[in-house]
Amino acid sequence: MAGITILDVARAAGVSTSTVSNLLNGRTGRMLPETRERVESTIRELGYRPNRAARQLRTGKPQVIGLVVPSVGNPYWGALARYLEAAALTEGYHVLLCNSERDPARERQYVDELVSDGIRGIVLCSSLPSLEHVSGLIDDGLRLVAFDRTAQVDDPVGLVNVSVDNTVGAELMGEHLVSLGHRRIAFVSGAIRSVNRTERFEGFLRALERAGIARPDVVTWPGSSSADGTFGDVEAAELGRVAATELLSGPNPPSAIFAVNDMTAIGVCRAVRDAGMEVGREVSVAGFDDIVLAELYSPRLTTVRQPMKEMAAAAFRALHAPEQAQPTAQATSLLFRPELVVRDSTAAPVS
Amino acid sequence: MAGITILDVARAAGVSTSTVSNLLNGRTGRMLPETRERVESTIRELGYRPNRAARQLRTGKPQVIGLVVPSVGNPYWGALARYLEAAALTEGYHVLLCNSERDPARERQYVDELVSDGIRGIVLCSSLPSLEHVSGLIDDGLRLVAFDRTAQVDDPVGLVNVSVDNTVGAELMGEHLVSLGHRRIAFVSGAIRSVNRTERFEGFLRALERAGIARPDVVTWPGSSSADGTFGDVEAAELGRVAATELLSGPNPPSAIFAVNDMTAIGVCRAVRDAGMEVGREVSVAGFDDIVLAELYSPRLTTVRQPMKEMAAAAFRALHAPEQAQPTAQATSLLFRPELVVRDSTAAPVS
DNA sequence: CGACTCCGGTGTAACGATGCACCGACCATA
DNA sequence: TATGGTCGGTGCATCGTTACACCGGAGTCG
Repeated sequence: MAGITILDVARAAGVSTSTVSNLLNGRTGRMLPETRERVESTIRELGYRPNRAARQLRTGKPQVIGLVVPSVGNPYWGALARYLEAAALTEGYHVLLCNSERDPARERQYVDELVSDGIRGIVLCSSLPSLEHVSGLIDDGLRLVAFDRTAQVDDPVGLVNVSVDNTVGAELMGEHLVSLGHRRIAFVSGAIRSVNRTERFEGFLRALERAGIARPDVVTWPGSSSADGTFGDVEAAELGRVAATELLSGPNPPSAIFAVNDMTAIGVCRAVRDAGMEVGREVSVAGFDDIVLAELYSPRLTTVRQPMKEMAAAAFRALHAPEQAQPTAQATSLLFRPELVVRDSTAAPVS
Repeated sequence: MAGITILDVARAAGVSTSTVSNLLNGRTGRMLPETRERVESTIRELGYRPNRAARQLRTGKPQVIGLVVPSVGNPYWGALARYLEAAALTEGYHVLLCNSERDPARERQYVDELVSDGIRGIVLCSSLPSLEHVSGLIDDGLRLVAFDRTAQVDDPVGLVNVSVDNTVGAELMGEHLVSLGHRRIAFVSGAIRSVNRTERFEGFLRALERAGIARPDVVTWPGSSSADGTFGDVEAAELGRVAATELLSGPNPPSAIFAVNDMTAIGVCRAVRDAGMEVGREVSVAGFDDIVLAELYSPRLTTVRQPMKEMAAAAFRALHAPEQAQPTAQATSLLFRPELVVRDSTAAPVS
């Protein structure tokens, strides 16, 4: 089965394997149009499909890209995986899935493994702040896209970052809450170690400053980095719950809470309800990411949408684009415009 | 980079490539222990990793399994993908991800493509009731696991089905609702076309019959099979919402609603709330699957858990297990025991 | 007319790993 | 001393594709 080789095609079409190969690889200028058509129809009739292994062995470049995510069990990464695979498919590429479980060692091992399997393009969703350890691989020709991460000064040359503009997104949300009339707004996050958390926090602060509001409550939580077999999602939600409980029982509780992501926001919602209040009335809650859950949750969550489909497509393009003459000396950053999605979890404060 | 070949190892260790290859493939009995150790340490020192493409070209068997799911954007499939990848990793296998988007044509195309790429093991999460179209491939040696599906009479020989015991799970839930005191219980589902929906419905009915309760309300919905770019999840939730709205506004509304899966249950919850009632008080709502959302939702959803991790591991084992002498003439079915998870969305009916 | 240049191809040596078919040395047996 | 059997390896053809090197014939130019 599936045993039709390029030789079978060549024989059936009365040409050499070289000609078939040339056609397959777009070097079509070297043959008569009629020859070309004859070969093409032979390929179709025989149902020939090139053998990827042989092709890779020869060229060293498999038609596969790697995707390293913390866990596809998390709907955010699941969505990325889905759209990235769709984008890859349009060019005949496949996606190899790797779950790092947020373990830096595993993450590194996956990348090494993929590289030594000959894979030349990887989308890496790293939990590591620094990507220095891959700069050697990039120098050796690996195409590396860091997803959900913006460029840093010490980024390896050649690295492409794909991310939503966290600062703008958080600003949008800050403005939204302010425009509803909120004046005491808290920001809830796990430890602000990662780049995008920092950016979200800063964007948020900027919006408040512009509105002449004093520095808001900020609750961050150390957050255990345990990978205990859960997706980490439940953990994020729990963090939101604990933080919000503390805030609401404090002396001067906020009328709105902006969580660093949707999972945390969901935890916040639970705390609000546990405190006997209604989300979207007594307390407004906002998230970030717009994962599927956000629309399904009750109340439907006001959040900031990341254009996942476009971001995934861009990530693939960056991997697949033809080699460019030395790219900008600095690492590239592809920033996408976030979109405010107002649903039911935010409203004007009760006066 | 990564340019170390088996020849480099052989030269450095002072043996032939055959000996290295023998060692690599477990034919260790053919050499002196000291030779073996020398080669092993050389491999380690040089950081040699066998080239998968070359190995596959020679053996025809890549160290890769294929996973075809409707969409990894759906947390249920995301969880499967995660655990399957973890299981595969333990044996050095990688997972190639394919999203069929519930399109039968795409599903078929993916399988054909994987097969002609030489892949010998596929986990298929088909939306098709019949799997006849793959029986030819199975006869040709493809290992095929159908996930979330129980054996059918016309299944191709050699097919392995992995699924939770839907009947038992639904029975468990039926008993739970009855034991709480519910007497009018509705079952909400999309069109009961698929096998597991039928089984869930039957298990549910059985529990009610045993309790001497008359045939409950059943609401099914045709359900558009559109793949409009959503994950289908939102659609499932919407279905639950519409169905529950109708039930609750009817003449003799149920005190409990059992939805065919968690997504639908979430839609039901929304309808209940929209009707001005509280889930877990006026109306009990139950789901099936225990996706991450179930625990995060508000109220936390009572549901039936599928032991995903074990099921994924079993699926991989079925693909990877050594060829057995002609397996049972009939297709195999691996049924897993579901577990009732009682949370906050179900309670005794208000009297 | 001889030297060039295109055109439309073809021949073939790799790519790296595998595993069957060998092979020489040594030992036991008859 | 001939025969045969292990042991501990090695030699090499092979998998399907690619792309560089080459080639014969026709046309062009001076």
